[in-house]
Amino acid sequence: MDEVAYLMDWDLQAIVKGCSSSEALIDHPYPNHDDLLFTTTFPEFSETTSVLDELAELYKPFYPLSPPQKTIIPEQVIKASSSEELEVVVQADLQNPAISKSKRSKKNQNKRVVKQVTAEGLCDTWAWRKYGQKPIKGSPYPRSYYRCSSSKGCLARKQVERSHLDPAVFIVTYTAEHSHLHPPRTRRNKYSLSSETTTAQQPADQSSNSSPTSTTFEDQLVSKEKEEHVVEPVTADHSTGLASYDDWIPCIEELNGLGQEFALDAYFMDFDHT
DNA sequence: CGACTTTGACCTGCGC
DNA sequence: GCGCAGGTCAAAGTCG
Repeated sequence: MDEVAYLMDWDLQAIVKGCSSSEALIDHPYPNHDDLLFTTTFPEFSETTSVLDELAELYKPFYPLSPPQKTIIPEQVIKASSSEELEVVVQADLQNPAISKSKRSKKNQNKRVVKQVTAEGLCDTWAWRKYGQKPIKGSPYPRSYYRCSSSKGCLARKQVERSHLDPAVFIVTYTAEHSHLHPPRTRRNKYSLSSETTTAQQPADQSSNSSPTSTTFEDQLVSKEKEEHVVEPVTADHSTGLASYDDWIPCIEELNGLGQEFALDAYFMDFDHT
């Protein structure tokens, strides 16, 4: 079971890595940018209703009583800025007496932002360092844990988990906020794009047989990444520490410099390693 | 050599 | 109190 999940260890990391330095769609844990880029690019990801359900399941503990019944909770904001990306801001429910202690998850003391994104949505310009990975019960995909490596004191964390309902969708949970402005990219980050984009996530059940996405998903990602390479820079809000246009320029240059071939080569190299 | 990933072990909270 | 599951630590290995 879990062994199967580990068979695709590489996939989550790969995607997150691949994007962390350039495709800053999510540059800040609490952005409000439009995500039109991918609605046009990946119309197939319009089926987020099932994922919505999944998110609802994931965050049942945060609901006061029962599953979402169209009731807006003050501490909770659900944004569906597009058909592909969903953002759920979960504030600590510490002041809400309706929620018993047992209803609170262990570590929801901090504000959490849950985003549901496609592979591209995993990209952001913060420097993330992976510090753990765990198989999650009930999900064939492991969850990866990242912390901000841009600043030593930064408490920002990020969890990346693939939706088991829609393998093309990733559930990214941001915890805490960055204690610094937009990070200077590290050496590793600078080059990570190619390596990140080199690997694609596969469903855990790939090991034995044909899951719906096992054979084609990497191809999809590769093609997506090709598209990413021509994606236009996203303007950002300096006041919130989001990526600035200037930040984008070198990213694109790197993209051009590294080229798609490299990404593809590395992709297949990684694939061979597995 | 520094930054990063990997991964088993450990810690902690929760349910029974 | 015990066991499970999620989250984190840290040593070892990798990469540029």
